[in-house]
Amino acid sequence: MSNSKPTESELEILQILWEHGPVPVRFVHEILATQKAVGYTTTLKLMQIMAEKGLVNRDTTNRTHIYVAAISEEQTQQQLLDKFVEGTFRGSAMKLVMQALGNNTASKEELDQIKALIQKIENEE
Amino acid sequence: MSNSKPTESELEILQILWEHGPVPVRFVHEILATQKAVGYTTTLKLMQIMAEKGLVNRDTTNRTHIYVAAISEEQTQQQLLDKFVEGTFRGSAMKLVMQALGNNTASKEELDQIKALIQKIENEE
DNA sequence: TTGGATATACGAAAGTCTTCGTATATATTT
DNA sequence: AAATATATACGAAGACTTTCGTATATCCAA
Repeated sequence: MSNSKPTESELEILQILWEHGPVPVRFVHEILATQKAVGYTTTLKLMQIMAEKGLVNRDTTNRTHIYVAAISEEQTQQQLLDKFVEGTFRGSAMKLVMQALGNNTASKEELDQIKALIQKIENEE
Repeated sequence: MSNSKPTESELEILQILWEHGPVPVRFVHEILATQKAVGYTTTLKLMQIMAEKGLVNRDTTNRTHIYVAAISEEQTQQQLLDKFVEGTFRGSAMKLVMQALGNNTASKEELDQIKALIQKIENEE
């Protein structure tokens, strides 16, 4: 389990790796390039650094290296969420939830999901 | 309204300013120093930079300058929240809510609050 | 009134992140 | 086989953040 927190750019790359599984640098870069102007070697360098940090693994058997995320999306989200709640909402996850709920259009299905989750939490006590 | 996003260190200082209103650098520093090892001039410099950026305002009438946050806590939280949801949860605020709810001990009162909020949202449609 | 404590200003070093040019090796195409 | 395309490696510049030492001014107490 990696402990290092991904930077913003690294997170963008992780998102792509999480969604598309093991892929070459070129693949990641082409998606990234649709989101922002960036050179190929920039993407490459970032991914090399991520490999050093242990954020990704790579298969260097062939000339074209294949990269895959080394940390799970859920684990990373939870880790970043904890830090974010601490830093921005002074540790109050509920304050965050209230703000997120209040300022975003939630569909009926999503609200039902949340109600169900609350139900479940209440029953567990 | 300031547009620049506070860095992590700047956010720590803003937290203190939000909680304690207009205070001198020394005051901020002493709270900060309980949280991490940091020199006085470091805190001072940061707050000076924040003044330049427009994140804080200061009264320089007297020798001891008095600082106050120039951006509201709510506005900043919302701004950071939006960015965070986008970057970490690919724009799905509901996914974030679910994860925050699922992994933190919420009191009965807090859950009631959330239920009330959901109720309110449902009635508005 | 003089020495010590405390204030801001300033500059610059150190760390991190991001970016990309260039070198070199390997594959592919003509 | 030669020219072209494409891959990784490497180094380093530029931007931003964080840190603190030093200079200078002001206040306060003995």
